[in-house]
Amino acid sequence: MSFKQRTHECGILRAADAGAQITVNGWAHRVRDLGGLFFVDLRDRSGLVQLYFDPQKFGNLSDIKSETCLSVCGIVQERAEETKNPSLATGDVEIQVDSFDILGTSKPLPFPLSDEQVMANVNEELRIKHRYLDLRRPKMYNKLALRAATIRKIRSYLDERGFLEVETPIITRSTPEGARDYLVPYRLEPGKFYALPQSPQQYKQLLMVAGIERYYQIAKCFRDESQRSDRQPEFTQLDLEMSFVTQEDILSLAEGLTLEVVNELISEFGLEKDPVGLFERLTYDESMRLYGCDKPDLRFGLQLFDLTELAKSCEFSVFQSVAKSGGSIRGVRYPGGAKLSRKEVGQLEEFCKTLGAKGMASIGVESASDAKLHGGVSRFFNEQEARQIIETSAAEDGDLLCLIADSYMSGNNVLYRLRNEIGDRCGLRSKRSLKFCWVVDFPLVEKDEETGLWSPMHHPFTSPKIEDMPLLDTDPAKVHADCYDIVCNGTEWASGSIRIHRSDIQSKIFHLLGINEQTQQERFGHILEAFTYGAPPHGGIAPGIDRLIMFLMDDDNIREVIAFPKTGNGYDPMMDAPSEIDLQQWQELGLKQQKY
RNA sequence: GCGGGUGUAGCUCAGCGGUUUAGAGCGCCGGCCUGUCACGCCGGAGGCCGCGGGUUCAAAUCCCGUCAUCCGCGCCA
Repeated sequence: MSFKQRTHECGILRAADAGAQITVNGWAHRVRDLGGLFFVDLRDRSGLVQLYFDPQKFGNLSDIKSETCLSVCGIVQERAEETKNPSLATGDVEIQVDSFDILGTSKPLPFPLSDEQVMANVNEELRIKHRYLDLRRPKMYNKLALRAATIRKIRSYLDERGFLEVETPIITRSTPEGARDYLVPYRLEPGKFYALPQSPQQYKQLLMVAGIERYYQIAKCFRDESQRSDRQPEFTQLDLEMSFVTQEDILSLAEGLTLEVVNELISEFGLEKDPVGLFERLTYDESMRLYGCDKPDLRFGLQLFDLTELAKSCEFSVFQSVAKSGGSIRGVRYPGGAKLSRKEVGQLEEFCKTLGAKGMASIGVESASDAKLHGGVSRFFNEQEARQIIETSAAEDGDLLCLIADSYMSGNNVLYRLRNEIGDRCGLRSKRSLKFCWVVDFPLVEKDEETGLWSPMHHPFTSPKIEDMPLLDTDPAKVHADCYDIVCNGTEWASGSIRIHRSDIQSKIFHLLGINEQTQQERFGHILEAFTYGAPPHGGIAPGIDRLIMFLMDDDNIREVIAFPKTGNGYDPMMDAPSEIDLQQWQELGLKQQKY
């Protein structure tokens, strides 16, 4: 089928184009039939322009409906002053149509894609099922365009610095230590399976052994785990790795990349964001102490405070017993919270209890300078203690101090969410602001409560800090790692580490993690052997591409920034995947159908 | 695996202390309309009220189960 190709894009036409004989291609965004007048807003990816059809010339135009695909020839005309539309970029002109071809007719749509107000509430599964229509919306196109620009800028930044983009396999082997693997049956030997990579971790380390020195990849990763609004079974990371570097080299590269890419995107796309500044840097221990978590939202202060010492001798028996038995009494300040009603404070305590707190004690601050407290547990504290509490918490008049008594880690888990909740309530989590920070010096391992075994905080290839190596045998919990995260606005964005590049140390860590010699050889023999051939020191980091687009577009749902996402159960309603396979496929793969 | 929300017309929703014909807006179909741009006006079609079971004279409405979807927890080296 032949058709007239466009001479112009719809969205660029202006009064200066008046008189031009042009051809445009696109979709009928809206149709307005006034009887003696017939208007169509024609849309392509550049924008909208109004078409004017003279019905006397064309007769019946009822074949043109919403989303009919058209090729239109006509003349650009400046509109009469009173008919200009200032709310449309091309509103000073319209195309007087000479001829048109219908390139594709359209059935009535499953949802009104020209009505953004309704689209904001349309059943998401339906949008995913008809994603090829959903993506016609300028809003969705813009997300894909921003995503493409992001990746383009990342490539350019890294290419300029000598990085080599290398593709690593999508079908590879299962490494059951991490998340659940997606498995692919191997046809030639029934019973054997490939797995899809959870990350290109081992490949990129082997590329360092291979002398690539600077590698990156826009890498698809696959994890068969339960979903969240910010997690999909397949997602995209900027995966990068460098040889002959220290932690500082990686930090400065990743920070420089983020600053340049994000700030350029903010200005080029006109995003309503303040420019991103240099990253704050916190150690893991500091972050836990000040914010109760390893992913602090630094858009606001309200650092946690600690009353454990004071509590040991106070009259409030709950605090005293927790403090004396090794627990912590810590709290967060709620600015202006003293005016909350008893009921509202009760709701706040309920919130804490749903997070696992046994309770939440509160103190209203009437006057910080006079050490006047009121309400809650304030009656248990004498004036000297009151002064101490106010000083420690940096309380101001009208604050509510929210206190949690629990073990340090359990308390943290409540306090950091409570702090974020208070930040929300006080309007401190500004959408304009992107606060990136480094969290560094993570512990190497943590104890798995269920199995009692040591498990890696990051992954088993992470290098312990050299100065902590002696502690590996005596007190593994105290060993810190050359491991670092980038956090943005309270969400983990990137994670990386300096890797182990010596097979003796790698083997020692595997032993610590309870992986015996035989299993090491079976699962990791390739990497242990590779390290015996002159492996260079190396390290890297992997920021999430999807999440970066979420930050930039203010989406709190990862599906919104992915072209063809899956629903919460990993189902793709558009392709109807996963699907049954036919009998021949079962047989070829040597699989037996099992009914559970 | 667990907890909570939702499921009614193509879409967004109302109805849900039980009742006779289940509504609205948008969309769709038909008619009218020469400056609209969320065009307007008139008329019309369209519903296994997610699915299965139960209680009841009577169920969209109450109960049980189930499925899908959303949010969260566990999980996510």
